[in-house]
Amino acid sequence: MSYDHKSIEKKWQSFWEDNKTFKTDINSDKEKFYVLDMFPYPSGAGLHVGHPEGYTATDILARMKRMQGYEVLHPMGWDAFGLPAEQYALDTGNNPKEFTDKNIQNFRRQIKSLGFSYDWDREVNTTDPDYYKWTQWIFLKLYEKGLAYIDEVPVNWCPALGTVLANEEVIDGKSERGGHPVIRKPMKQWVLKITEYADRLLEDLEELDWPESIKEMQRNWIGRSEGAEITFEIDGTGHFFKAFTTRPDTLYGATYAVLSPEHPLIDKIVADEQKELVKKYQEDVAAKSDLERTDLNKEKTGVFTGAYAINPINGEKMPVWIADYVLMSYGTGAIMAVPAHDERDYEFAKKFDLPIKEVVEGGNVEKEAYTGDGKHINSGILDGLNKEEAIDKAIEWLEANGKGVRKITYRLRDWLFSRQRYWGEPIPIIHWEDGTMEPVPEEELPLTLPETNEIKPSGTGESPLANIKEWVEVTDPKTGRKGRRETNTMPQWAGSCWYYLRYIDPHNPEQLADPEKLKKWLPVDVYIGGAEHAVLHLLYARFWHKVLYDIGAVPTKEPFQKLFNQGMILGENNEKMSKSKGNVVNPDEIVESHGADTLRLYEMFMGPLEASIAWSTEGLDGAKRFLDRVWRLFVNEKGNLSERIKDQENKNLEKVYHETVKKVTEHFEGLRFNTGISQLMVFINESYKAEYIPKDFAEGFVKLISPVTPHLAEELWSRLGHTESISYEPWPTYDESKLVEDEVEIVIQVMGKVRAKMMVPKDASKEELETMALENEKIQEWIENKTVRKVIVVPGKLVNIVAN
RNA sequence: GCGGGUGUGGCGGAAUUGGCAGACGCGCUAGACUUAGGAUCUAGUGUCUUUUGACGUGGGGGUUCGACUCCCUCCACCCGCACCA
Repeated sequence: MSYDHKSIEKKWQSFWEDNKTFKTDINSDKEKFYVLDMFPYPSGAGLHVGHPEGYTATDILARMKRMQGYEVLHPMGWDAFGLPAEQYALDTGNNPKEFTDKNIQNFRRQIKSLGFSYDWDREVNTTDPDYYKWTQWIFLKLYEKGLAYIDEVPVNWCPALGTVLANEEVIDGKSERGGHPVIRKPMKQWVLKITEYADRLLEDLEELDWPESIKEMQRNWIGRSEGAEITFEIDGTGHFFKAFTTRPDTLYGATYAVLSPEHPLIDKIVADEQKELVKKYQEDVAAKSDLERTDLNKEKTGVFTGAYAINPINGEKMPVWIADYVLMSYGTGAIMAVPAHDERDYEFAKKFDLPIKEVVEGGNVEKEAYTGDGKHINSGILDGLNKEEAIDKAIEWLEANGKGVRKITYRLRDWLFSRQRYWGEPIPIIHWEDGTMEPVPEEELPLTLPETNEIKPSGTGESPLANIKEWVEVTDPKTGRKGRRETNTMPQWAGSCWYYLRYIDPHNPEQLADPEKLKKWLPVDVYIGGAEHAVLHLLYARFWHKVLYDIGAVPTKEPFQKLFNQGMILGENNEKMSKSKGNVVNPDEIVESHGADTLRLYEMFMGPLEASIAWSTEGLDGAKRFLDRVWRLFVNEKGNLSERIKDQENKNLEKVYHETVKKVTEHFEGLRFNTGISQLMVFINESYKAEYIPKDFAEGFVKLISPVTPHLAEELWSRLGHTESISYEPWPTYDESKLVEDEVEIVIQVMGKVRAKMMVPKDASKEELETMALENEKIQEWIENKTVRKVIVVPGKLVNIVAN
């Protein structure tokens, strides 16, 4: 007989909801534990089986920690701004809010059907004005600190649609919707100065308990490099440009210079006879997409400008070229080229027949660039030095002679923060007719999105908000001067940058959150989510957190102490689940057919949490079968508590029980749910072999499995005669002394191969073990006619006899 | 190309500081119960071999009494970045 998951799961979900079982007492005296999920974007497609994987993992921790006496904060909410709702609105003329709310309802229903122990009174929604009031407030703080500024940045402009498109809406240079041409057009954009925090974002990674791979990705993304910025004069013009290099030691080997095709200096220095060529090249490059400029472009291209730069250290003339292998967006958009010691410059020099001058010994510059260390030659004051010394000396010389400075450059760029969209947080800024701009006063926040059924492209590249005159046009009540509201909205990242703070104090009308509460509850103890957010979300959230730390709004330097990335659940064919491949598993159907507990158990048992593993219907059936097996052990055919459970000790189960408590506790703690669950299975297998099960052990087992399969556990707990929820029952403890038996089996090896086993007292000495092993009958056969050279004894484990 | 990671039965995966490789589950085989079984229970299940035994953790080499585990080298796959000066 199998248990009826449908009625049981429904029953306990109502019980938890009615009793507010999982309400967090934010002022509790208990020790806190904050376990957080990456909150979802509530898409129209509904929940995916990938969602419950991370959610189950955090739920297990939350439930176990509650039973271990912690006050647990385990919240859920919605990252609900975003492109799909805007597109839906453009298509149907409906307000995206309705669409979003409907999706949220569906997500909430699905999540609740899985039995997660969220405190639903703390639900946050990034599109709620009471929430985005504080997103806007944080923006104003960034603005006040000079960390938000306006810059001209090229965007994907689609003239036919009259709108700006996100990168993912552009396919092969055409708009995804309609296939219209898309061009790059510079527009005024808000940008956040994340680069100012680059060093701290880098350094503080050290103290975080995050996967090394994610830290490494963030380090690479920030891309700090040390070197020098060198000033070059253009011969005979009085113009200068600066070039960043990590190898100032190779300055004597710089034989030409390259400017990015977008470099502003080009027009001023280009020689008349080269003007046409240069212009043509610039136009060609501008027409190329980013992809063409990087991925597909293996062959180096470039054009000589006709101008010469002076190498400051030896006064030699270096031809100035322009080439698209130099990017305007990195460093200064200009380089000194040292073909002998840089692969890119080498390739370029070979192609255009530019001189290659060796200044570091150790390679063969006839064949390839040498980037390694070595003794400097042909380098005047640097001769004889190795790389590191030469770098220092070169910088000293540059600084002393006013030709350059020590400099650190980052790959990280400032964060483009504007979106030309309706469905996002309005940026609370007013542009006045006199050309000045001012923030919306704090007391006027939230600056709400105007309700409208007319979400249409503005046609100018501004967001659809530009169409709504009553909203956009403002008059200063004091002075009567007129102005326009900022029509750009914030990107989806904004709301997710700080939601973990709002959960701590979700209804506070006065503050983002009460500092006292933040002090108790930060940082997040465990944060689990997909690796797709390894860089952007996690870096942006860390940036905002640090800014908030600097203004005293939060008490910690970092938001997320421990981070874990769950893997992906693949389709049964081992491919990523997708509608087009038809391999998507819908959690609703599984909850219906197998139950939420089975789904939770299966997803945790599939393999390590971080691994990407294919879905298996047979594996799912196996999980259900195990739960049936548990049920039958506890409940008899008539539906009563089984006779096998007795109020009586059973020595035979003692060891396995204590072992199970230990292993399950440790493995769950370490997020190794698959191995924890396997131990629960071992216990059930042993219990089936036993004549009867002591009630203590039965209850302990139900507690141990309860974080994974809470509905089943609550039901068994009540059938064991309890009237309270199992959720706050004390977590089982184990007795170390019960783990070791008086007699242990040890292995006897001859030449490292297992030849016999024997039972010995657990505290047998080395000498005793050696004697016993040598006397063993089987061993005697093996060492017959051989000389025993050495005997290695590991007490409690093995004896290895070396004989030949 | 650079950086990070992973390679263990038919499959998903276990294995503490170097100490019985393959826990647990799936699948499969045989049997029991049954009108029936895709339910349940019992036994078996790395490969080769008649037994004894030999071999076996991507390939090759090394350190060690002993290596999935440590070192060298090669291969394959996955993820991230990708002309970052």
